[in-house]
Amino acid sequence: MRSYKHPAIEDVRPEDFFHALSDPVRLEIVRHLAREQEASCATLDGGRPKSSMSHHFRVLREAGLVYTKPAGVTHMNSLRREELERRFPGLLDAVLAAIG
Amino acid sequence: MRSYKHPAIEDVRPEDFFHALSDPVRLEIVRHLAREQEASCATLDGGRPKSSMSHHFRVLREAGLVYTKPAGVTHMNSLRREELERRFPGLLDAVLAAIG
DNA sequence: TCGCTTGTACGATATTATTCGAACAATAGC
DNA sequence: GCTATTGTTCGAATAATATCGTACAAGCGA
Repeated sequence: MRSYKHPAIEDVRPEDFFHALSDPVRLEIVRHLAREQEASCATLDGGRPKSSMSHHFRVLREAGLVYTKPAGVTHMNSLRREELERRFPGLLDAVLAAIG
Repeated sequence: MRSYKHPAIEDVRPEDFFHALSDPVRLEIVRHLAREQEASCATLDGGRPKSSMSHHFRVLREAGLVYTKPAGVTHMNSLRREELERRFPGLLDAVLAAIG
């Protein structure tokens, strides 16, 4: 599994950010990560196949929302809170409040 | 032209809101409406065909972002600022700041 | 009423997303 | 090295969106 290509936060376009949030499955992931700080991919599937989850995590990564780092055999995911706050001040907090 | 079906603000789902913001053309519209208070559809086409613009305005309307009222032969559009503030506190402001 | 303007509705096409199975890669532990 | 675990990647099918031409509806003014 190895390392991922996370975009530089400055390169994240607003439309990509919003697109990442336009799917209920991904909102669920973001909601979970907001509470739990970090989580592996497997703990977040709602019975969905691995390949589907992998897809959603990729979208979130490429939109700059989620940082994924290898941790042994699993992958730990977390929100890029500080960086997003720099890039879009107040936005992530408002999003998290909106999605509960 | 006549009246439109705007959703009740309580019925607007976050994913619909974000999906509406996931397109560059619609972001342009929102940006413009943030500055100008209100505008007709025609003043916002960037040379794009009317039917394309109509589609985008519809998406924005159905996501609860834009209110459209007939004004003679044209349609005046405006952001549903107060209502959105009630529904998603702080979100629209953060979005407008993010998209410049 | 006729003509002009603004935007919607419909329909077709093209592009993009989502979903998921199956095969593969990387790591940990034995 | 072998095996089990965790995700990724690929490919294909399906679904959802975007784009735009054409036809239509509604209001305004002469």
